[in-house]
Order: sequence, then C-alpha cells, then structure tokens
Amino acid sequence: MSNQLEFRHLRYFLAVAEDLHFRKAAERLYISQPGLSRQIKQMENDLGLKLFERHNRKVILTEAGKYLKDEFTRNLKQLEDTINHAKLIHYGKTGQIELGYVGSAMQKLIPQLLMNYRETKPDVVFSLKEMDNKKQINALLNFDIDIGFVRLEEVPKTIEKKCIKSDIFCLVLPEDHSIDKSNFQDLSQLKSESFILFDPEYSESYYTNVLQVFKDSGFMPSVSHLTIHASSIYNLVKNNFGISIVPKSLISNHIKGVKFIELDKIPQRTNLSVVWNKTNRNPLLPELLDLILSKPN
Amino acid sequence: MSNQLEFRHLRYFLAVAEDLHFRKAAERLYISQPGLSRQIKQMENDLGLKLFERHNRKVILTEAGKYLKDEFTRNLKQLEDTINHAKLIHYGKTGQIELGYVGSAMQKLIPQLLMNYRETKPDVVFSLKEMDNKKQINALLNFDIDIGFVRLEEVPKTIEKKCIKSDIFCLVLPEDHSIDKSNFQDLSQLKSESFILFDPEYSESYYTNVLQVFKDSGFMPSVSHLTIHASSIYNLVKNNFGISIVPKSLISNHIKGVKFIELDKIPQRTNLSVVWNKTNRNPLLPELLDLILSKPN
DNA sequence: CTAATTGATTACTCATAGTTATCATTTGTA
DNA sequence: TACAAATGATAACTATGAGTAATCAATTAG
Repeated sequence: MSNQLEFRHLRYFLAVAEDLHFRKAAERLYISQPGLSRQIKQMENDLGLKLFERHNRKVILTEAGKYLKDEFTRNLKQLEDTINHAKLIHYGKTGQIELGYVGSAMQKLIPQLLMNYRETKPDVVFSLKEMDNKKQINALLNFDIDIGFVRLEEVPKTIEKKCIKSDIFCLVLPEDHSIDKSNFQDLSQLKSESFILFDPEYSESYYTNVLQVFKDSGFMPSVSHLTIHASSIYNLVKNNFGISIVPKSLISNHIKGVKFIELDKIPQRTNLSVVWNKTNRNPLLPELLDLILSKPN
Repeated sequence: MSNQLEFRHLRYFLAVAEDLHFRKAAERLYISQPGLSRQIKQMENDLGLKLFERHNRKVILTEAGKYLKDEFTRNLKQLEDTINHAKLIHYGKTGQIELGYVGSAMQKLIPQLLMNYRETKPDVVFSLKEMDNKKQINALLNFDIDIGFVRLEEVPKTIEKKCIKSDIFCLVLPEDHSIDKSNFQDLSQLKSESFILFDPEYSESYYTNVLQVFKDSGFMPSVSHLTIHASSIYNLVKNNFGISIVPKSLISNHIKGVKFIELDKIPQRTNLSVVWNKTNRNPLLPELLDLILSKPN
C-alpha cells in the first residue's frame, strides 16, 4: 500500500487541485489529459481514498483531498528548502552539527550554548540526540555525531575530552523529612533510608562515583528504585518512596514537594565533559569547540 | 534541476545511507546493485551534489549527505503520518477545518477557541490563515475556508454571519501625553492631533465606522499613517508620530510606552463576527459553530 | 598468489508513463 | 429542439528509462 507513490503523483495532484480542471492542469504540466487522469486514479487506488469528486462538468476536492493539498504543498516546499540547504552545505557555505547529550546537560547548558552559537551562525542546523554516555562514544567513533556531552572519566584514545562543568552532589529529601540543613552533618545519618538512584545502565561511571560517596560515609545504601530521569526521582521522593542524591545542576527552581541539601563537604564531583573525535573533519567543529571551551566553566 | 527526483530516490538513498554498502542495500530493496548505483548517481546529478564518498572498499556519507539522511527520514515519516491522517478523514473518523481570521481575532479569541475544541476533538487538524475581510468572504464562497472571523456588517446571501463580540473603542496616547483619564472628556479635545489608523484597504467597513466616531465629535481627523498591524500603531504612538483609536480587544497587558482611555460614552462598537457558508458540507462545522455560539459573548 | 569483496560499466529487456484517437455526457445557444 | 463546445474516461499503442545479467577494475585477506 502507498508504495508506488512518487513525487510525480504529488505534483500532478497539486496541479489538478489548484485548477480543479484536468485539461488545464495537464496542459500546465506538459502532459496529455488522459495520462494525467490515469495518474490521479492510480494515486487514489494507491492511497485507498478518493481525492476528487468528479461531477458532470466540474471537479471538486474531497475533504481528504483538501487536507492533502495543504499538506503536500507544505511537504514539497519543505523538501525544496532541505535541498537548498544541502547545497549550501555542499559548497561549504554552512553546515550542520549533530550533537549528543546526556539528559542532565539539557537543563541549562545546551540551550544557552545554542543561543550563543546562533548569534554568529544562524544558518547552521543542529540535530540534537539524547543518548547515554556509551552510545555517544560509539556515535563519535562512527561519526554519527560531531560532539557529545557526557559524564565520563575514561574515553578511547581517538576521542578528545574536556571537562566544562564540575558539580557537587545534593541530597534530595521529601519536604517534611526530619533532616534538614540545620541538623544535617553526615550521610551516615541516612544509612537506614532506601535510595533512588540513576540507573547504572545509563551511566556506569556516574553510578560508581555515587557509590563511592556512600562508601566514604561507611555504608552501602539500600537501593529501592533505579531510573533514568531526574523528574522521576523527584516524584518518587515527593511520594516517600525513598531519598536520593543528584548533581546540583539537575535542580531547577520550581520543584515542589522536595527539599535539597548541598553536599559540599564530600570530595566527589560529577563532571560534565565535551567529547569529540579528533579525526572528525566537520569544518564547523573547531569554532564550536572554541566557543564552548572559551567560556568560564 | 531536481525535477526528476522521485520518492524512489529517497528510499534508495536512505537504504544506502543506513548500510553504507551498495550491495547490501540493493538486496534489502530487492533490486540489483547496478540499478541502485545508477539511481544514486542520477540523484546526485539531479541535486547537483555528492551524497557519498566512494573509497576503495568503503562508502561514507558526505556532510550534505548526512544532513539529507536526517531530513529525508523526517520527511518520509511526516508524509506517512499525513497519509494516515487523510485516511482517517476519508473514513469520517476525523477531519480538518480551514479557518480564516483578521489579525485582531488572534489576540485571545482564536487561541482559546482552539484549546476548547481540542479537548473534545484532539485529532482535528486546523489550518489557520490570516486574511482580510474581503478575502475571507471570497474564500468562504470558494470553500477555501470553512469558517471566518471578520469585522463586517454586510455579507452576501449564501454567507451566514453571527456577531460574537462587541468591542468599545479606546484612545491610544503616548505615556506622557497631557490628556489622561482624569481630564479627558470628549474626542474634540484632540482635533489638532494627527492620527494613525488601520488601513481602509484592510477593512473598509471598519474604517468608515471609525470615521463616524470622529464625525460625531464634530471634526475630521488628519491621518498621518495607515497601517495593518496593531503593534505598528503602538510603536508609532510611543514614538510620538501621532495618536490612535483601536478596539479594546487589541490591547494586551504588556504594552509599554503608551496609555489607553476607554471611549465608553460613544455609541460605536466594532463587532467581531463568525461567518460561514450555508452550503458548506464539512461535517465538523456544525459542532464547531455550536461551541462558538454557545459561549457567552 | 589466489579468492573474495565491492562499486562501476555495458548492453540488454520490459514495465509503465505518456500519447493519439475516440466516446459519453452535459451545457450553452442559435 | 438541435448543434457545437467542453470535459473527463476509456482503449490501444509507443517509447522512455528503471531494472537486469554479465563483466571489469581495484583492493583486501588468507
């Protein structure tokens, strides 16, 4: 079904939809009227719906036809823009950057970065893909992305890495928890709690880093839930399913029902790094890296 | 240029872009390798750019090719969604409504209307077109739109009209103008000012209505600027190019640098009306009209 | 050094887009 | 009422070009 559909059909359909007149449309398309009639009919069969109501001496669009007229017009226009942009890329006038990131980098960093970059290079197309640390490294090696934002300490030799943000950890507690900033001294106060942590599947090295925090406090936590999204953690904590530890940068102002305590005494930090492939030849990459690395981290 | 391009080419290109291997891709597409090679080459000629770098024993995407891979994938996906939606329309499961409006109706009314409607019929596609009063009437007669929002008193016989909002006028003055709510009594206080008004080209009947306001106050205003957008009026007034009169509904909360005085004493109102074609058979229309007309205006 | 892998080239064939000629139906008009 | 013009559908034919099989050239692996 709808596998024989070609652009030709769309062009023909749009011509008829505009003129509502097969002969005129055929003339405008430089083909014969019977040929046009047949193509439209074939298209109708193919899509499994009637595009036109043929009355004795007039042709009108069906409801579905009206809808498709608008959508196909948009679609062809978009395709044309796409091709023009591809030509710009081909002739080195502009380009695109494929960017991978772990969810936590989307909080503030990447939106800001894109806004800054867009000021100087408004034509560049960004393609954003949320992926975990491992996937980003693989994607860099295959040139599927040009640049990544990861929480990793170790990367392969061909991958370059530069830390751009060092974050302290924060405790996440339900709003009415007995411990708060005034009486908190040490993590060991919480050894009997159950914890909600980021899934090690998502970032191995982040997980071991967090576990080290507990080890340093002299206990191993009982882990009740593993999750991938910070918002799930907040929800679970709010509803008393456990408590958690997250990097400070994952905290935004408007999170209701939980409270945070900064763990500024412990040595562990979670580092957000830019990573890229040394052998990547994307001409836009050096400038983008300059922009990122020139920032006061 | 790029007029021979067909969906076939996109499908073939995407297959090769995914496999980076002509033979495997050809197999997957159930065609022979030479056929595939030729189609890709033809596509490259047609677009005027190289999609792949063919090395001795490996094929890689060019920058433009990478970009096109993403875009074409998106495009085909979108097209598929479009066709599925058209089928829903065809089988009467849902539909689309083409809606025309004068700019001033976009302020609050239409967004709210759409939000209300979407609650009950989330699948219906709205196609919004800003058009002046005359164009909307024509579009209704040609069934190019299903419903319109106009400021008109007279409409043709086949067009139905119902007033949904009656607005008083407001004076628009620069913030530091000597006249304000406390000392304003009558428009004739402003007979020596120059006025910025909506272009009669955009709405004849609105213009004559406004002129009647002045006539009733015993003077004809000197008109310094004509414009189509309310925001231009506010900007011009702010910068002391003149003062103006606008319908109250065009005023939003966050307009800086100007002040407004309601003209609640004068009899003129500017009416916003829904208009539709009696003979329109769009099955979604009656329900939409119900929703609009049931509202306390 | 041979065998396997891979994309390009060449010469063929066959499916189908497009053509010409014609029909059926309707509408406007003499 | 009859005749000419208009409009889309149908049928039979043609020719363009998508797809094929066979082969080549270049490279890599064992």
